[in-house]
Amino acid sequence: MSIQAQSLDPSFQHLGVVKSYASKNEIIGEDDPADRIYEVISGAVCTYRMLKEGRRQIGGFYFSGDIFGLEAGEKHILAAEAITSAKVRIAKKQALNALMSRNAKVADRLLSMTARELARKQDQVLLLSRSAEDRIIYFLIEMSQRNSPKKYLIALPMTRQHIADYLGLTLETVSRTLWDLERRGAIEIEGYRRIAFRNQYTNDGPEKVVDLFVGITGHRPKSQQELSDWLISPEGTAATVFKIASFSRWGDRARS
Amino acid sequence: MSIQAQSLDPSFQHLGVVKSYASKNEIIGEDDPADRIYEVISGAVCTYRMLKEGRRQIGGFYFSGDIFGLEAGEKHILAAEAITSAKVRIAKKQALNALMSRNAKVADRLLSMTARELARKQDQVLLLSRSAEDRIIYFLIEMSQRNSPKKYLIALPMTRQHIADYLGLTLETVSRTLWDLERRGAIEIEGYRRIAFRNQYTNDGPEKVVDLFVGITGHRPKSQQELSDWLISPEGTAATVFKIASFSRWGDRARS
DNA sequence: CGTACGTTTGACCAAACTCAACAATAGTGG
DNA sequence: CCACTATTGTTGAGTTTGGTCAAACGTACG
Repeated sequence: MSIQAQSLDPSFQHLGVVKSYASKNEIIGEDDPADRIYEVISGAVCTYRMLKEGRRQIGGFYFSGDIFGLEAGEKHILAAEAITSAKVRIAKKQALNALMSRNAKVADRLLSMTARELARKQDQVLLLSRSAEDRIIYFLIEMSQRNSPKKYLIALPMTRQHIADYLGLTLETVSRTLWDLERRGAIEIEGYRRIAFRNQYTNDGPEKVVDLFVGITGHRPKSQQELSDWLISPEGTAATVFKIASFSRWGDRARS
Repeated sequence: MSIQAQSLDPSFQHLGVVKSYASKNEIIGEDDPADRIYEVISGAVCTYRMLKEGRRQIGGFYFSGDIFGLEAGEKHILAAEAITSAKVRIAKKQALNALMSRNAKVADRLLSMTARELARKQDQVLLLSRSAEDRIIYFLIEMSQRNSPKKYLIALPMTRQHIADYLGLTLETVSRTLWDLERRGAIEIEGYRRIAFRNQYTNDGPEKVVDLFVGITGHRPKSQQELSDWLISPEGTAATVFKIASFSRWGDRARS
C-alpha cells in the first residue's frame, strides 16, 4: 500500500489540512461520505471493516507517505483508525478534481494509484488463501520492505490483534506462529514490536541459492538477472530467509 | 465484476476483434503482456492465478457484458480461461488511449471502472475472512444477482472446483455445504448447474422481516426505504433467504 | 447409450479456533 | 528513575472446522 503522495502531484503537498490523532482514534467512520483523501504524515494507520460477529477485517496498513481513503462509492466501505499517534493530511476530492482539470497528468496518476491499490488487494486475496505460516511470513516480508530502517529489521507498530485481523487469523495463532519461526531460527523477536530476520541468504554460498531456486520454481535461472529478481521478490525472500532456516532445524532453543 | 462495456464508451463496441474460445481454453496466460482489455460477448470466463502447491486462486468470474484484463502492470498477474465456450472482444489499450485523448470522459470512466474493480476485490477479501457456509451463501447471492434469468434462480456455469478455487475452499466442502443448505430447506439443487432459492422473504409477514432486520443490524429501520434497501443487499438477502430457513430446521429431508 | 467427467459421500486427520490462566511489556505517576 | 498498573502477549488443553484420501454415484455429452 505504499502509494506515495509525491507520485500524485507536488501541489498536493499544499492542499488540505493536517490533523493529529491519538492512538486508537477513528479517522474515518464506516459509511462516512468518501469525499476526501488522506495522506499519512507520521505514525501508522489502518483501514478496516467490522464483521457482524464482532470480528473485523483490516484492509491495509498505511505509513508515512502512504495515501488512504481512495474509494469509489459515495460512502466509505472501510473505516480508518490511528494505530500509533499519527498526523494525517486531509484534502477534499473536489480540490483534487480542480487540480485534475488543470493538469491531465494528475488524472493519469490517480488512475495508476488506484490500479496499484487494486494489485495490492489482489495480493491480499492470494495471501488469504494460504496457510497461517505463509501469511505470517509474507506479512513480515511486506513490513520489512515498507516500514523498516534496515532490510533485516521489521518494525511492527501494530498489535498482534491488528496482524491477526489483517491476515484473517486469531491473535493466538499469530503469536504461536511467530514463536515457532523463532524456535526454528528464522527470526528473532525483540520485545513486542521489533523482529529481526536471522538467516539472510547472503550467508549461504551461491550454489545453495541456485538449488533453492530450482527447488521452488522447478527450473534453472536463465540468467543472473532472473536469479536476483527472484531473490528480492516476496517469494524469493520467503524461500531464502525461511526455508533455508527450516531445512536446518536446530531443535528446541530454550527461551530464556 | 459486472463492469459493463457500455459504461466505457459506445465506440468501444467497434474496437478490436472478436475471438471464440472453447471451454477450458486459455485466453490470457500468466505473465502475458497486459496491453489489451477484454469484453465477454457470450459465455463465462474466469481469471486466476496458480499457487505453487498445485492449487489455484480464482480472481473473478465474468459474464456477458463484463470487462476483464484491467491490470496496472506491464504483465498480467492473473491468467484467464473460458469456463464455457465463449466469445470475447479484444481491444488494444493503445487504441483505447487514442480514444482517451479525444474524449476526456473515457479516462474518467476508466478510473471509475478500476475503482469499482477495487471495491469488488475488497469484497472478495471480506468474503475470504468468513466461514465456509457464509462464503457459499454470499457466492450464491452474487451469482443470482449477476448471472441469472430470475432472481430466485441461480445459474452456475462453473464447476464445484471453480467455486472452491474462488472461495478458497475444497470442492468437497463446497459440495457438502450446498447439500447442507438444501437439507435445511434454503435452496433446491436442480442438477449440477442450477440452484433455486426456496424461502423468499415475501413468503413471510412484514413484522417477521422487521424482526430479522433488528436481529441482524441491532436497530429498527428508520424508514421503509432503509428496510427495502437492506433486503436487496447481500446481507439482507442472506438473512432472509438463509437465516429464516435455518431457524426452522426441518430435520433430514430424504434426498430421493 | 455408454463413457468420461464432475459430483457426492464417508472416514479420518490436521490446522486453526476457543476459552482460560498466566507472563511480559510499556506507559504512568510518584 | 523506579514501582505500579493497564495493556498486550504467551501458552496450554480441548474443540471445531475444513481438508485429505478414497470410493461410489450421477449427469451430460458425444
